[in-house]
Amino acid sequence: MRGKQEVGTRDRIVHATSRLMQRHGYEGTGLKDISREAQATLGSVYHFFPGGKVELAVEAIGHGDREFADLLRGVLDREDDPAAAMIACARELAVGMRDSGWLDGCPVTTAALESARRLPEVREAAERAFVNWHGIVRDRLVRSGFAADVADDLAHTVISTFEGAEMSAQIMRSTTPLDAAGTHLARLVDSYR
Amino acid sequence: MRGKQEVGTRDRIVHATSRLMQRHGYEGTGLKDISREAQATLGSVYHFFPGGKVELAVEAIGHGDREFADLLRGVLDREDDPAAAMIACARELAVGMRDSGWLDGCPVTTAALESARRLPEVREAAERAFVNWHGIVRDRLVRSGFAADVADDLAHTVISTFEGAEMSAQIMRSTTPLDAAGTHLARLVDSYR
DNA sequence: AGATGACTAGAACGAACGCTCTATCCAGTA
DNA sequence: TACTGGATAGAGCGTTCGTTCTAGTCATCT
Repeated sequence: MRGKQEVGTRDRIVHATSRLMQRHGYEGTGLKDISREAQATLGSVYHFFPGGKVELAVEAIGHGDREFADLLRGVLDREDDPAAAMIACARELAVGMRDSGWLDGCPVTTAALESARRLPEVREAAERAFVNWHGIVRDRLVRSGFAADVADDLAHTVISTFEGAEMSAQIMRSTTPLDAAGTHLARLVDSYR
Repeated sequence: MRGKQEVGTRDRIVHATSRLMQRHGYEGTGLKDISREAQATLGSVYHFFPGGKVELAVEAIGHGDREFADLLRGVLDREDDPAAAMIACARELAVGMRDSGWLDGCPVTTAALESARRLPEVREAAERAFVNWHGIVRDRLVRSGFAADVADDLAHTVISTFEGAEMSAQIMRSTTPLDAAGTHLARLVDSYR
C-alpha cells in the first residue's frame, strides 16, 4: 500500500493539520476543516489517529518542528560567518512571511500557547521543538569557536528574537521587525568575538 | 450607578476576558466561561458589549495593551541606565511568569495570532498594542541620547525579543530564555554608546 | 407614587463541535 | 472464489458554542 498516490493519506492529514493550526490555532481548527483540507474523510482521520484531535496536534507540531529545523540548518550551513547567517535567516523568514500574505507564522507557537495549560502533551511537543531549535543554533555557534556557555545563552536569545520578530511581523504586516532582528542578532553575535 | 460595588460589572467582564484569552486564546475562551469568571450573567455581557465576542476581544486586548505598557513604563522610568532597564524588565517578566505557574504570557499575542486572519479588528487591536509598546521603548532610548533611527530599530528588537523570550519561557517552563534576553539586550543597547 | 432606564437573569435557538458507529471498498492471499 | 484486514465513507450521537430574547430587579427622578 501507499505508493499508488503521490502523498499518502496520513501525510496529507498531518500536513493539513499543521498548516491549519499554524493559522488558526488548536481550538480554531476543526476536524472537519482538516479532513476537507487533506481531502480525506473523517473516518480516515480517526483511522490513522485514534487519539483524536490531541494526537493530531502533537503530530502536527512535530511536523512544524522538523520544518523550521530544516530551514534553520539550511541557512546556518550555507553561511560561513555566523553573524551573516543571522541576517540571512531573518531574511528567509521575512520572505516566507510576506509571500504567505502575513498568514504563516511559526508553525508551533500559535497552537501551543493556547493549549499549554489544558493539554500537557501539546505543550511538551512544543517544548521538544524549542529544545531542538536551540540545540541547532548552539551547535552552530560552538562549531564557529564560541565557548560552550556563551553559545548556549546566545542560542536562547537567537530563537527568542526570531520567534518574537516573526510574531511582530505577522501582526504588524511588515518585515521591519525581522529586518531589525537580523541586524541586531548579527551585531550581538559579533560582539562576542 | 457604579460605586456601590468595588469594581463595576463592565470592568470585571473586560478583566476576565483578558485573563482568559491570555491563557486559552480567542477560540478557546467561551462567553459562558467569561460570565462565570466575571461573576456576571450572559445578559450583562451582551448589555455592555452588544458586538459580542469580537467586541469583547478587542476590548480585552486594549486592556492587555495598557497593562504591559504600564509595566514597561514603570521599569524604564525607574532605572537610570537603559541597559540596566533591559535586565530589570526581563527580571520583572520572569517573576510574573513564574508566579503564575507559567500560565500568564503576553496578554495580547495568544488571542491575536490565531485570529489575525479571520478577525481583522482583533489583529488591528494587537497592532495598536505593538506600536504603543514600541513607541514607549523608542522614546526612552531617545531620551537617553540615542539617535532617532537607532532607537527606532532597537525598540523593534527589544519588543520582539521580550515577546519571544516570554513565549519560550512559558512553553519551556523556565526563566532561562528571559534571563538571556535581558543580558543580551543590555549588551546590545550598550554597544551603541 | 409612578415612571424611567440601567442593569441582571437565564431559558432557548440553530449551528458547529469532537467523536462514534456501521457499512463499504478493494488489493493481497489462499 | 472466498476471505481478510487496511482504508474509506458519511450519518448521527451528545454537547457546547455564540447569540437572541423576554422577563425581572432596583435606584433615581419627576
